[in-house]
Amino acid sequence: MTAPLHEARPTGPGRALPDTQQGMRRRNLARVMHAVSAEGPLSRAAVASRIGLTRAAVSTLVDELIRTGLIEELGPERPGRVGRPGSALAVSGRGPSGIGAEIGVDHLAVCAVDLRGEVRARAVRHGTNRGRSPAPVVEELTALVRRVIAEAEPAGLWPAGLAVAVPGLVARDGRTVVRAPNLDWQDVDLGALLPGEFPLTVDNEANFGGLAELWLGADTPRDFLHVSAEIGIGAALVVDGSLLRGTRGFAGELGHVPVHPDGPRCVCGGRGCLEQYAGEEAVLRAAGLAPGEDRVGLLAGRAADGDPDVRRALREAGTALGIALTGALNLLDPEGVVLGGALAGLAPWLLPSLETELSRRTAGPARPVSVSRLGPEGPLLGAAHSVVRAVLDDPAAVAERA
Amino acid sequence: MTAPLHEARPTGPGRALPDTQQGMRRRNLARVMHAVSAEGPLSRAAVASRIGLTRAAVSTLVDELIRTGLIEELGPERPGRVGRPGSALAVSGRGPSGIGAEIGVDHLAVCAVDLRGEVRARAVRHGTNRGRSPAPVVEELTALVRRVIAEAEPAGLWPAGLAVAVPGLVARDGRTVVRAPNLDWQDVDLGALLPGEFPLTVDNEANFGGLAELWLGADTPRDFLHVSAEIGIGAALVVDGSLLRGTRGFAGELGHVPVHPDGPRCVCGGRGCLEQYAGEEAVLRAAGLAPGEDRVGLLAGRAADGDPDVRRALREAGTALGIALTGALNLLDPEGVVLGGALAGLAPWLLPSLETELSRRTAGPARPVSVSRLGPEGPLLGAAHSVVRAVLDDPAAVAERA
DNA sequence: GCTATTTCGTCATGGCAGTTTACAAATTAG
DNA sequence: CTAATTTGTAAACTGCCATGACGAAATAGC
Repeated sequence: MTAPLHEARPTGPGRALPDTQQGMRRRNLARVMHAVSAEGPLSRAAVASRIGLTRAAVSTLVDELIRTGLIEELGPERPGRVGRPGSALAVSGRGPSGIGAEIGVDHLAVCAVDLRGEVRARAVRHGTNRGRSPAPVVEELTALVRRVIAEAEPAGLWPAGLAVAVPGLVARDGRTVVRAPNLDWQDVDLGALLPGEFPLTVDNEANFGGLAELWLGADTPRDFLHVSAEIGIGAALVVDGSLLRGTRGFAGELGHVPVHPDGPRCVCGGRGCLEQYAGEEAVLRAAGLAPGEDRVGLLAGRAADGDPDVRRALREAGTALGIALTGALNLLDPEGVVLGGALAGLAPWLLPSLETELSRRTAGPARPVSVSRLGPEGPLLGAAHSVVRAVLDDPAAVAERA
Repeated sequence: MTAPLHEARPTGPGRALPDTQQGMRRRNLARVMHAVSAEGPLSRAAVASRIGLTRAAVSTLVDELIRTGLIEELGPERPGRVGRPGSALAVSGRGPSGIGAEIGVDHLAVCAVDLRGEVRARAVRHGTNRGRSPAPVVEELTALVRRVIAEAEPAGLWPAGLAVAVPGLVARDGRTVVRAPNLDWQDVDLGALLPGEFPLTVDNEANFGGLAELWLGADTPRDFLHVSAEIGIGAALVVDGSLLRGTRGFAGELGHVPVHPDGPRCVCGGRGCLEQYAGEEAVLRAAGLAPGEDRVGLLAGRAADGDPDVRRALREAGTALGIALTGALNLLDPEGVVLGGALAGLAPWLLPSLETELSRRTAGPARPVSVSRLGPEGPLLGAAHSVVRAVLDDPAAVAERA
C-alpha cells in the first residue's frame, strides 16, 4: 500500500469511478471528519446541519468513526441554549498520525502530527546535505523517521503515511526527485530508498509550504500564490483550495520567469530569469557577500544593521520579484500572494519595492502581499498535515489498516 | 432559473452538498450520458463496463434517459463478435440544444448545437460594434437568438441555455461584462439585457475558445494554454480539463504580462506589457499600417505577399509572445500551447520566432505549440457546447424542464 | 417548583439505488 | 444442430439515508 496520498483526484463528469453506495458512505464519513476537524467539538446535530444529512444518518456515521477510533466523544456540552445538550465530538488525538519530513540544504527534519493537527513528536539533524549522495542522506532521514514514530507510539499514534518535502522538482508520481540543484540530485527515486511500510508522498518544498499556509494560515484565502525561496525560487499555486501541479509536476517555477529578457544567462538556458535577480546567490553577489552557512540569516542581520549594499540588493530583488509576480497575477488572478520560506525572513526589506512595483504595474485593487507566519516550519508542517488531510479525506481507508 | 451553467463546482472534501442517493442517481445518469456521447453508439453492456456499474443498473439508467428523450435506441448492433448483439444507444439529436452566441468587434453570431454536437442552426450579422452602446447590440443579438431558436424548433430542438462569448473580462457571476475595451463597454450586466427564459452564461471569448479546443480539438490535451487575440491578448488556462478562472474571473490576462519591464506605457498602468508588442494595434503600427476593417485579414494578406515590414512586425510579435509564454509555461507547466482566434490566421509568420524564443528559454523537451483548427469559429462553438456539456453533466436537471 | 417547550440522540420503518443471481434471447464457433 | 458466449431484463437482496416518533435532558415561564 504505497499509493500517493495527494494525487489530483479526477473530478467532474470525467471521473471514471462508479458512484456506488459504498462510495457515498465513504464520502459522508469524510464529510463528518472534516466538519468535526474544522469546527472544533461539535454535537451530532451540529454536524448534521453542517453537512446537510439527517441526525439519524450522522449518528450511524459517527458510531462508525468512534468504533474505529478516529473520533472521540468528549461528553455533554454545557450550553446556555434551551434543549437537551448535545454530546461533544472531537477528532481523536490517538490513532493514525501524519509523518512529515523535510530534506533541506542544511538540515533534515521529521515530525509527527496527530489528527487534531498537533505536533506530537519531532527530530532534527543539522548539517549540510549539499552534494551528498541520496542514499546516506535518506538513511539518516529514515533514522529520524523511526525515532519520531517510536516517540509517538506510546501516545497511541501510528504512522498513516510519510510525506517528504524536498528542495527541488518532483515528478507527478510523487516519489521521484527529478532535479534538486541545491543537493545536486537528479532523478532519484525516493520511493525505493525510504521504508515501504506506509504510503509515501514526495513533493516540492514550496508546494508543502503552500499547503501549510492554506491549512494553517490564519485567514489565508483558497486562491493564492505561495512564493518560497531556497536558492531557487519556487511558488506553490493554490487554486480553489488545491495545488496546481502541472502535467509533469513542475508548475510554479517562478524562478525562471523572464524578468529582463536580455539579462544575464541562466542555468535554465534562458536569459534574465527572476532567479538572476532575486535568487539567493544573485542577492549575495549583489550585496558583495560570499556564499556560506546560514546565508539568509546573514542577509537579514546585515539588512537589520542597515548595511546599504545589502539593503540595495534586497530592494532590487523585490523589484524583480514584483515584475515576475505581475505576470503571475495577470495569468492566475489569485486572491493574494504569500511570501514564505527564506523570503519571509527578508520580507521587511523586500516588500516595499515589491509592492511599489506591483501597484505600478497592475490596475484595480492591489492584491494583498502577506508574509507567512509559519516561516521555515511551513514545508515540514505542510508535509505532515498532508497525510492527516488524506486521512480526513477518506477515513474508511485508514480504518481498514488500523 | 437563470443559474450560471459552468460555475466552478466545489469539489473535494469541501463541497457542501450532501451525498444522498438522489445525487448518486444524478451523477450516474451523467456518467451514462458522457459515455454514450463520447464513445459513439454503445450498447448497455458497453456503457456498464465503461462506467463501472452493472448491466442491470445501467439498464434502469438508460430507461430513464430514453423516457426523457435524451438517449435514443438505434437498434441492434451487427458485430462480428460472438454472443447476442447489443442494442446501440446514441445521444438524441432532438430535445435540448445549446445556444451559443458571440459578440465580436465586427460581427454578431449565434448558433444552436444539439446534444450530438452538430450545429443545427446559425445566424450572423456583420458590421462593427465598436463604440456602440450595449442595449442596441444586445437587442440585435436577441433577435438572432430568436431566429436561431425558431429555425431549430421544427427539428424538435428547444433551448436548454444560452452562452455568450464576449471580447472582454467577465465577472465570476457569469453575467457581467466588467470591461470590453474593443466595444468600450464597462460593467454591463448582460443578464438584465438578454431574455431570461433560459439559463445564461457569459464568458470571455478566449475561455470559450479554449473550451472548444478542449472539447472539439483532435488530440488536444487536458492541460494547455489557449492563446487568443482580438486587440487584447487573452489566454484560456485549461487545467486538468477545466478552466482556471481566477478569483475575480480575470485569469489568463496574458496581454499584460511584462515582456520588457522598461518598455512603453500600457493602458493597464504597467510598462512593456505583451500587448505593446504583440497586440493588434502594436503590430499594425510596427508594420506601418493604419487600423481599419478586417485588420487581421489585411496583415495575413500582406504577410503572404511577402511585405517585409509586415513580416518583421509579426516576427517581433512572435518573439514577444515567446517571452511571455516562457513565463506562463514555467508557472503552469501545461502539456502544450494552442494559438487560436486571430493568432491562428497569423501563425505561419508568428510561429518561427515564437518557437525559437521558447526553445531558447526553456529547458527540457519543447512543449508543442499548435494552431487551432477551429480558428474564428472557436468561441461560438465553445459557447454552444458549454450548454450541451451542462446538459450532459446533469441530465436530470434538464429532464425536469423538458 | 412545576409544566411547557426546545433540542438531542436513537430506533423502527420505508424508499431508493445498485448488486447479485438467474434466465431467456440472439449471435458465433465448430 | 449443438455448445459457447454475450446481451438485456427481472426478482430478490443489501446498504444507505430519510422520515417520523419517542425518550432524555436542558431552559423558559408561571
